[in-house]
Amino acid sequence: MNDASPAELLLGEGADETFAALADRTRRRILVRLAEAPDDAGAVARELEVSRQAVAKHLQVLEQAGIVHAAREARRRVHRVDAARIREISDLLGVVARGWDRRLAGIAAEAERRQRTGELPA
Amino acid sequence: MNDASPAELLLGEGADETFAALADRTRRRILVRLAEAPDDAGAVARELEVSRQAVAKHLQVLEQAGIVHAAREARRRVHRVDAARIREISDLLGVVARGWDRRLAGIAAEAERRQRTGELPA
DNA sequence: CCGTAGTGCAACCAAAGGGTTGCACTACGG
DNA sequence: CCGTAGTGCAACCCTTTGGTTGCACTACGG
Repeated sequence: MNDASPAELLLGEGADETFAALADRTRRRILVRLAEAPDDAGAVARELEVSRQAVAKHLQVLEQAGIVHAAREARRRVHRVDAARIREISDLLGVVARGWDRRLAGIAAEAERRQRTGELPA
Repeated sequence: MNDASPAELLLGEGADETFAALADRTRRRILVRLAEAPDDAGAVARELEVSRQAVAKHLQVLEQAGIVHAAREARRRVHRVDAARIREISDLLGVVARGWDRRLAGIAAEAERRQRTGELPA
């Protein structure tokens, strides 16, 4: 599905938002909590013992990165994790790793060739 | 290989270092550059147009997270990307996504059951 | 044996970011 | 129709951190 280069994947448009969103521990705690059950900011805040506003900010970041989505229900905003998005990120890194595996394999082969021929590295 | 729960994987010991390391754009640029060819801090710095010290700091972070490794060669410290580690992170997120997929499937099934029976959600 | 190209450490700066409190607004539900 | 439980801003604080400059140290290589 995704045949872009590692460089593009890691440096491309949304990469910053994505990785930054995952970088914060509290944000990941919120993620875990929402995975157990979708809920509104206040409820999450009470359970994690952080202020409602802090949670709201984090949810904004996660939403911006497409990792959670919110839907109004009466006067609440209910947030749910987008598991597909998580899988997407996983795949992205998979591509990166595979790309580098190939490159490293090439380098190893080259080194081995030099070993045999006695040629000196650059 | 890895059957830990999503929560453990995202909140466990090394998670902070790992995700934080990947969160910075300059750090990812360094990663891409090192994937092209292992090199010392100075060389990378010149190419990316950042100070050598800045690169050194970033390399320290990446090393701490186990994403790059350094080896002395003469008076240089040559850094190389650990592709296996990247793959590990990818797998980790894969487990998280799968775990949540299962859970979400369960929730969906439950919702659908309630639809059929006309039962009200909690 | 000296210049040079690498390293490591430290101080410092400015921006970003995670957290808080406070307040005004909205809409159910008794 | 009022209390209450949710929301959305905004201001503010403090710590983190990405970046810089500066300097002392080390070890090749002509």
